[in-house]
Amino acid sequence: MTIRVEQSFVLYAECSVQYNGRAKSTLVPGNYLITHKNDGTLKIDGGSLCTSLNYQPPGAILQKTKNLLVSVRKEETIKIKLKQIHFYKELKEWSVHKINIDKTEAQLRNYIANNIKTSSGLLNINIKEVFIEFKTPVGNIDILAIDVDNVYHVIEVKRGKVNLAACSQLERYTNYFLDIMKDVKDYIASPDISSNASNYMKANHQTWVQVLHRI
Amino acid sequence: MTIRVEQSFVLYAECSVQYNGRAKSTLVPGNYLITHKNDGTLKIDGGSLCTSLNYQPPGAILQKTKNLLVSVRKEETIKIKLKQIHFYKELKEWSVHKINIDKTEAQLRNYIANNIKTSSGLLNINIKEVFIEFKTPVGNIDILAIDVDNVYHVIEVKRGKVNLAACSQLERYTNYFLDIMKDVKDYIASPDISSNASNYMKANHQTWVQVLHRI
DNA sequence: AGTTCAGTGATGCGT
DNA sequence: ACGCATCGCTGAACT
Repeated sequence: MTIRVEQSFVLYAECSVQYNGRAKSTLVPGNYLITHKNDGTLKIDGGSLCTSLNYQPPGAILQKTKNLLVSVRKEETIKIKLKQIHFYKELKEWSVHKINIDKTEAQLRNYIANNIKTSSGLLNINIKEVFIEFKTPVGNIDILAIDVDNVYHVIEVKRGKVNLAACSQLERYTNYFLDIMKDVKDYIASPDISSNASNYMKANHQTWVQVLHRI
Repeated sequence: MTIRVEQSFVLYAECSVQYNGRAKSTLVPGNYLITHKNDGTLKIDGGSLCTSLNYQPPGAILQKTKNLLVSVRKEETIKIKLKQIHFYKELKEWSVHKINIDKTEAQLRNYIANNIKTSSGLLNINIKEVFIEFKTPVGNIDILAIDVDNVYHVIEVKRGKVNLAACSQLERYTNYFLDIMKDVKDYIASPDISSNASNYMKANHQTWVQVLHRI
């Protein structure tokens, strides 16, 4: 007899878990915390680390058969074999509010873009046009500033420490403009940068500009 | 009076949350699930979505003062103002087993590297030397295979679908070898590729090779 | 549906 | 401790 489980709950139980889908995993028997939300989300947590051992995102369907919990979503399946239930609690009127986040990359990017034409701006160059999230076939450019001499200033913004991947991302954008015969100068604006990335930028004539999140 | 809280527990409560650290966030009052692990991990979950609204990784210190829970780790602080506790349950003997994952990138990479010298291998070229995780100043190369004519075959392996970032990563490696005057051919091996990435690879003389995870 | 990118990414492994 | 790359990343925004 199989029952569809829709309600939200937490369950602390001795169990073992098998997952199969994009990857494949097994979890040896033990005591784990199982959380289910009524959007289909399922999480299995061990007693350490922040991330769940197994999980199923929203949209999964949970069914119970005897001592077996099975969650299915597209090609991915989680099977939980329950050995002993330590406790079960249904969660009613669980709030679905979102959090409000500050100090995002978008905020930093907008701040830079809004001040770039001023003399105290990032470039201190006579800019005639500014684009945010400028679309190209090789990705969207955070800030594109065109100066009075038609030089294209390509600016990649990062909220944290810059790594090699960010430098390559910037290079992909500048190569695109070079291919279509534009004069380009390329920048990364961030609070910090790794030493490898710093070396790479110098060797490739990229400019790093330090910017801090305003309070 | 402030008490250090070390035990693992789940707590369902009406509360509000403030976070301050690398970023900054607020969560309006509501019913949320609070999970604490004895390694310091703290998670605050809303009634939808897989990822927790707020969290603190292992190493955080949790303290309770009246109706206030405060978790601190380095420069990051979470403050939970408790309005009403719906239930509290301590979790004893919580297992800390790890899961065993299959179909990882490392497995795929090793499989390719081990078979690359055979006639049925990825390249079907006379290879004399194979390096795994070959170190360069611009990152580690998944597989470097050198053939009898001293051509450097640079292979980037991805477990899932290839995107533009992977192409740029590969480009960074090949440019490094070009700079030190080597003959280079560059490949990405993966089960799938995005259309944008496919176009990019063709335009930049990179070769995509489809490989599937063995069962 | 497909693709890209941010993220308090987290986590693990190397130096 | 820092740097780097992977992840079943998740989630969001846009095409």
